[in-house]
Amino acid sequence: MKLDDLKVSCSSCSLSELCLPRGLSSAELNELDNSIEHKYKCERDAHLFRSGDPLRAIYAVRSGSFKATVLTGEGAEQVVGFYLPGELLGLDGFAEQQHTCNVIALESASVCELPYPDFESLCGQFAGLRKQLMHLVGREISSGNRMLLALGQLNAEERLATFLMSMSKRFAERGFSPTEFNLSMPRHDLANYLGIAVETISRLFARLQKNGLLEVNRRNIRIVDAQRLSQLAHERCVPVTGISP
Amino acid sequence: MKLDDLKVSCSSCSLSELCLPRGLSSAELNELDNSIEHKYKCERDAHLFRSGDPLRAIYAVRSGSFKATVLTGEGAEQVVGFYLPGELLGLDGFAEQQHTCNVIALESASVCELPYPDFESLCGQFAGLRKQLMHLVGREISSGNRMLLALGQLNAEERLATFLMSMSKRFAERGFSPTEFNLSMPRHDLANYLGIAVETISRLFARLQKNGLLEVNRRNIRIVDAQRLSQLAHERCVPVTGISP
DNA sequence: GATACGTCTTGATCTGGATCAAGTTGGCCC
DNA sequence: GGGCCAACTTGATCCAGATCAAGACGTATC
Repeated sequence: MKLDDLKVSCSSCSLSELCLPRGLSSAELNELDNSIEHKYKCERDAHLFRSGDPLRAIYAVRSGSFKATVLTGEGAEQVVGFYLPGELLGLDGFAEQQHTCNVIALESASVCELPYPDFESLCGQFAGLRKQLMHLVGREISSGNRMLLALGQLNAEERLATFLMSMSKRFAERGFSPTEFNLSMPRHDLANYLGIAVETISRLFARLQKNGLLEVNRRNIRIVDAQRLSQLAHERCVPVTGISP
Repeated sequence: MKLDDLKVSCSSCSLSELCLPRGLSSAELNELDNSIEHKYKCERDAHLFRSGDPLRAIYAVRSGSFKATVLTGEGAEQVVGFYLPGELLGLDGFAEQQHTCNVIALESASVCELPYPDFESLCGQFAGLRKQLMHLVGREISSGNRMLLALGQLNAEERLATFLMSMSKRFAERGFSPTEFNLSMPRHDLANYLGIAVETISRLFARLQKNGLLEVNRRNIRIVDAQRLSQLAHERCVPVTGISP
């Protein structure tokens, strides 16, 4: 992870409608801009922070993508979320002022950094910021619950369909095609996240392709029959947005 | 659910060190007390709120216990958390100003109600309250992640051991015995929460008892060998606190 | 104290997906 | 181009825990 002393600006950021600045007045936005001083760049596999690190700042993904993981006592890894541009990282650290998960770049990525003390004082001053924070925090909690639902109630195929529909929606929100996209994570991380073996993921992709729901080429996914895919995912009630730190 | 017009007071509440009032100045505490107007009582199986209900208030468990559930499109239920006195309910509603899970009393229970508008304005005024809120929110997120870890990485026996150690800790924090307690949820809910069949739960209890780790009599649990139980649970890194709405 | 119903336990069988074991494929370096 | 390695796929086998099927226990009702 290396420091880029680039000045970043929320006011002119294309992600502002997804991120912390949403709904802020221009006065609030200016203050926020003053506090966000740096942009960090992470290479693939670099840690943004680790479980146990003190909570120094919260981060917003600016480009690229990240995974969040938790480790068992034996060192086995569980992926607990994937993060796309505009999503917030570090909220887990609010509990004890230190992080409880590891956040790792899946590809070259960059984040905006908002030092925690600044963040705390801005929250005291601006109701709009508090509101948007609460919105994002609530999403984090709700999305964790949807993931528990998926792991507890859905079979392997339904989980994968749910995941793909959720990615589709998130890409669409960011202005990308909802029907064709590249996954930034290897099968290994995807399988781990969904609680499924890598081999099973591979077989499921093959089956969904054979049945005409998808076209899969390595990490490139094209959704051919969104209708049937969303049926598989039990849409309308169980969209896993995949947020979660 | 019926309304008791009982005046409640955080200042004199024995749970204040676990709950929202923790760390507040006496001025802050007074303001908080002014806003918490009612105590709701819930009978067993009554809903405190349902998924889709507007976020009217947040709640603190005062007595008894609750489960939080999420439903699939088909109406299958997933239990996503159990709540004991001093724990906060309703945080999931921050995302869209409406609840995303159902909260149901497991036994006769009561909650303190803090209307959301009051809550929002108090957060603007008092840094101490914001801090404690963030603490509780962070716990919710972290505990959700620990649950994902348990579901993804642990086998049935390890999950049950993890759950029991976590309950033991939570009872201890509330001044009850960490080695003997009564579970307030039926096997059905416990099994669902842990992603295990009821029959398997029953067999696991029998096995843990045979091996001298536990004594189990229906919902009464006595931990006989906490050492070995915590080994099973891979303690030190994976304590599921079980919070989560 | 008999009847009944919900909750829990125990036993027998079955299966979705894990695991084990080879292959492919693609990208990268020299 | 060829060699190498990581990422992925495909096939064969296995097993933890689900499911199916009775029973046992507890509590409530009359």
